[in-house]
Parts: sequence; C-alpha cells; structure tokens
Amino acid sequence: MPGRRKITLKDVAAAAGVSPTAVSRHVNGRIDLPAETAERIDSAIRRLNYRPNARARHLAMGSTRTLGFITTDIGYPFFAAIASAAEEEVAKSGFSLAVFNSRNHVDRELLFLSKIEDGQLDGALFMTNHVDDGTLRDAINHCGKVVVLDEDVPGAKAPRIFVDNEAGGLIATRHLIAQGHRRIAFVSGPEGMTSSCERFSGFRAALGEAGLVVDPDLVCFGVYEEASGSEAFQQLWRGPIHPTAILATADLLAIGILRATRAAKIKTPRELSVIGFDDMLHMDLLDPPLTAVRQSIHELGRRGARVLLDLLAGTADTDVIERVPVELILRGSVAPPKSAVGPARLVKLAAGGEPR
Amino acid sequence: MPGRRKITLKDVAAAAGVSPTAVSRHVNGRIDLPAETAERIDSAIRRLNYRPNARARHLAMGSTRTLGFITTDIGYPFFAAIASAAEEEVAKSGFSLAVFNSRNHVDRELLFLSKIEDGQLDGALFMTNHVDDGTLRDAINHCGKVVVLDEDVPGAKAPRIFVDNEAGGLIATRHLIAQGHRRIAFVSGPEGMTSSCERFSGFRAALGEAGLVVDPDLVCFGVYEEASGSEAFQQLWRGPIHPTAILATADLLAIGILRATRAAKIKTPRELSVIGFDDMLHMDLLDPPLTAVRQSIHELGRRGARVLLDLLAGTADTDVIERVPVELILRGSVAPPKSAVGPARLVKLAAGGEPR
DNA sequence: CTGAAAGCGCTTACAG
DNA sequence: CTGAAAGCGCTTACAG
Repeated sequence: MPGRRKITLKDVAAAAGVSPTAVSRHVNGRIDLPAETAERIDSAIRRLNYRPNARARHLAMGSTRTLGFITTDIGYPFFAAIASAAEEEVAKSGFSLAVFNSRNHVDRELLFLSKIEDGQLDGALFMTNHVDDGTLRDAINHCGKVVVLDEDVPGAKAPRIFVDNEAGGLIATRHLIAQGHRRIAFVSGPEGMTSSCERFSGFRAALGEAGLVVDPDLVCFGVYEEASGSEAFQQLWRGPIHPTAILATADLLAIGILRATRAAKIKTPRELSVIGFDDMLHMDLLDPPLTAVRQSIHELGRRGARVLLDLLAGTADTDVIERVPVELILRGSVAPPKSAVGPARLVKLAAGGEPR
Repeated sequence: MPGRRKITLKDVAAAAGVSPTAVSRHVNGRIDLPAETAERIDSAIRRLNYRPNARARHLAMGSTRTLGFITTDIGYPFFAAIASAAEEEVAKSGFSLAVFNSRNHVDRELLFLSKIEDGQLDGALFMTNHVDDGTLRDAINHCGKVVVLDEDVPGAKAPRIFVDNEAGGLIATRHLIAQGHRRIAFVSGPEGMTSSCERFSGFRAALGEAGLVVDPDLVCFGVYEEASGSEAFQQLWRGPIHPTAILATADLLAIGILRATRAAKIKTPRELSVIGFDDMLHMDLLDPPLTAVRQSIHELGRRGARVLLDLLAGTADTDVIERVPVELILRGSVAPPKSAVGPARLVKLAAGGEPR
C-alpha cells in the first residue's frame, strides 16, 4: 500500500490518463464525456478513494456553501425550532447551516455578521432581540446577504420574514374580551421593538373595538426573557388594580408569569388568564395548558432560508417582506374572569334558560 | 473612490511598503515588528478596510475552524440545549459550530460525517438514536476526529461523553420503590442501544435490592420519540396487569405517556406515577410537573466540545470516556400508588401518630 | 529578522 | 470538445 498522502484531482487525472480539467468537469457534471472515458475516471476515483477537497473548492469558487444562523441562543426551543426548519431547507440545496449564539450582545452579533465579509459564510439568517441603535443596520447593509427574521432591524436593506404581529395581538385580545375580560394587561419585550409595537397595536385596536382604552398601569415592557415575565407580574400585582388577564407577547414571558403566579398562590386561569405568543413545543402540556398565538415557526425558518437562498442566487430582492400568518390556539390558560359575567355566559342564559 | 475590487493581503503589503509575508505574520501575531512598521501596516489595513479572506486561510492552513454537530433534530429541546452549550465552548476557541439534522437516518449521518473527510469540517460531535449495524462505527473510524455524545456507537475509536445511565435507572427506580410502588414499568428506546441497556441495568438492580424481579410484560422498548411513549402506555394498559408507575428513559417518552394518560382519562400521578429522563427545559411546568433524572445537558455539550477541541489539538486520546453525573429531580408526577400503603406513610404513622 | 517563492487543491477563462 | 495554465488569497518552509 502506497504512502497515505492525500489523493488529489491530479492523481485521479494521472491514473485515468486525462487532464485535471476533465476530471473536475466530470465530477461536477459540467461535461458529457464519452462513456469509456467517464468510466475510466470513475474507476480511478473509486480505486484511489478520491474525495474532492471542499476547502480548495471554496476558495476557487468563492463560496463556502455555509449559511449562518445568528440568534440569541439556540438553546431556546423557539429559536431551535426555527433553526431546524431552516437547516432542513438549506440542506436541500447542499448548504450547511452554522449556528451562532449572540446571547443578545451586539458585539457578538457584529462578530458573527463579519464572517460574511470574511467569506466564511455565504450569508446569514439573522435574529436579534434588542433595539438597534443603528449599529446592526449599518453592519447588515455593509455585508449584505442577510435576511432578517422575526424581529426587525429598522433601515436594514435586507429581506424580512415576520409574523403578522398586529393580527396576533388583535385576535388574542379579542378572545380575552369575548371571555368577559375588561382589565387586560399587556406584557411585552422592549418597547422600541417592532414585534412589541405591532403586537401592541393589535392589542389597542381590539380594546378599541370593545369601547375600551389602554390603561398605562397595565402595560409592561421589558425583555423577552422568562424573568421579565415574572417581574411584570409582580409589578402588576403591586399596582392599584389587578388585571384579570394578561396578554404576554412571548411564551417565555407567559412562562415567567405562570411561575410567578405559583409563587404568589394565584390560580390560573381562575384568578388570572394568560395568553402566550409563539406556541413553542409542549406548551399544551403546561399547567395550565397555554393558550397562545401560534407563529408558524416552521414556516418562518423555512421561508427565511428560502429567501436567503434566492437572494444569493440573485432571484430575490432585498426589499421583500413576507408575513407568515398567526393563529390563536385555544387552551386552558384562559377562562372568564371570576367576578364578571362574560358574554359567553350571557348567551347561554339567553339561549338555554337556567344553566346547570 | 477606486474600483470595488476585493482588498487582499498583497494590497496591504504594497500600501505599507512591506512584504505580504510580513503582513500575514503581523496579522496573525506571529511576529514582533518594529513599532513603526507595525503601525504602517495597521494603518494600511484600516485605510483599505482590509479583511483577511477566511477561505484562503482555510485552504492554506488545512483547517476550516468549523466543527459539526450531528444530531437527530436540533429542533428538540434536549439536543438544542446540548448544541447551545457546545457552541459556547467552541466559540471560545474561535471555532464555529455547524448543525446537521440527521433525522436519525444513517445515510444522512454518513453524509454529514463525510464532511470531515472533505475538509469542510475539522471534526464533529456526533449523536445518534438508533442501533448501529457497524456502518456508523466504520465511518467514524475512517474519518476520525469525532466525539460520540450521549449514546454509544460500539466499536468506534472515538472519545465518548455519556451520562451515568445505570445510576440514573437506579435512583429513579429506588425512588419509585420508596414511594411504595411494586409494579413498575420500564419504557425505553431501542432495546440494543447502550442508553437503554444501561438504564435497564439500573432499573433491574433497584428492583433486585427490593427483592423484586423484572416483569417482562412491563418492559417496552421502542424508539426515543413521543409517539413511542404513547404506544407503550396503550400497550401496557391493554396488558393483564397495569403498572402503578412507569420509568421512561427519556422526557419525550414521558411526555408521550402523559398525553396518552389524558386521552385515557387516567390521572397522573394518582393512578399512575411517571418519571422521565433528561429534564429538558420547562419540564417543571408540565401538568403534572415531571419528576425526572436530570442529565447535566449543559455539561454534556460543554465537555463534548472540550474533548473534541483537545482531540484536534492532539492533547486528548480517542479512548477517553467521560461520564457526567445524573441527579433525580423530585416533582409532582410521582406519588404513592393509591392502593398501597407506602413506606413514606408508614413512617409518618410511626413518627407522628394520626396523620391529618 | 526578512522576503521571494512555492504550495494548499481546486475551477475556469482562454487558446488550440 | 479538450487541456495547459492562471488564478482564488492566504501561509510557511526556505534561503539570504
């Protein structure tokens, strides 16, 4: 057995008695060789156990066939689900997906984004969770080839895939109102963020429809983390009037709220209804099962990847904005307020006489 | 402004009046230049806005500084948590982590593993969820540079990071026995897998300690998926004797069981106690809160990454096997069997007279 | 210490 | 159609 030197294109060419050019073209299917020649090359490849070197290809082709997935933390089920869908989609096109946890730090986001300039990444799916002061926008505009997912980076010249945030806020709030709630709190992420703003618009619109108005004491902006949900609950409970329901604009916030209600011995949904936003895996098994606005997480990842791939192929423009639909998933964390006679009950009375 | 041609090392060298060699060495910190020269280079870099091309470096250096994370599906919280910890660790050393969802298909696992041979990946963290017929073992031995995580690939010459499976099975079963259970079912993944076997050993050992013996009718092997847990429950409930408790060797199985109990109107834990294995995020919020053997998921990812990094650096050998500890997390999904007087109750009676 | 030159292993415009 | 040769943009052994 010969020395264990790495087999290259050249070796194959020599063994098959053709030029490296021919082998390269054949391997990449960019040529139709006479059957006899093709077979000679193939057999040489098999015999030598040749494997094209990806690094050399990358340099020569000016591409690495790897896309980045930049997010706060892949450890969170919501992001992980998006990453999974994105991976599935990019893999179909022969790309790989590299994940980067920014932990919501701008410097890390910038570092990861810069890998596009390096030529280490062909492009990236980008998710952030804080308000941008323009830094992110500039970085994205500078390196290009990124699509912004789920949360906006205002001013960035990049395709965006969002959820229909306003509709989400709207239908969730309508549901609460239909259940008879009047004192509804809004617990959200950072005030300046697009998701917060849009969901808040939906919230306000639904209140308006019912002739209600937003009570500033019942609105809490924070960050998209569990602890922020717990704090919001505590703040609300210290306040002058307790809400009978809370619309949390993230499951993580809802979970924080649920945790805090337990500590405070508040019964959900009897004393407090809670709606989440995202509908992550297994939210139906919580106690109580979480009613939530479902974002089509899979669709978000899949379409984000698709658009990024199209962008790289030049068949998509940087001004596309897609909205994936939302849907309200009814579960046990919402009930009529204990002190109120909700419309549902009124209807029952009207329709069926004595309720039993 | 000059043409938008990509700035290279050469350009910087020319602008600074030094050789490309000097620039390369300076950039990589492999040289101490006279302050004046260094400054000239640095300023040229800034002025030209030079960014070293990663693809060229990769080819020249024979490394891509990217590690693979090959798993069934990053969308599952358990794997996502491991990936997150691994990413954090490899990022410290300037590596990236690319995730690959095998969906538990051997052909995809092989495809991803082959990226190491390609030179596309410097190495990989590998997790599988099916019994290997030798294919995986051969592939791993052929490409090297992989560390096997959580589940064994027998015969592979690769470092392994496992959980103390046997201890996990043991302490979980002991707990059930201490609560008064005698008819305990064992619901697990594939029969031939190391995790299943080792956890089963612990299970059997604990039964043995209590003078009990394994009842084959109460042992269900399947796959590590939710649906498999549901099926196991149904099978158990069709059987001649119902267990009063189930030890599931994965949270996903426990969740499947929980789902099935709801459909069957079986109350947990009153009519059936359930213990899971993994302790994924938010398992404490389930209804009932899941008692589970906690694997140190973070530790698994972190140490796996560490060992892989060491392996690449040549400071770790392929025969290391690390075991991360397990811990039983007591929560609400376990209670004494309703028909039995458990030791806990006996103790109470003995110690405090009339229980109220 | 410093730099000219070869080399990493492909792809592809270009000439025959 | 086919292949010799240049090029991708770095790193690094080697000679001065």
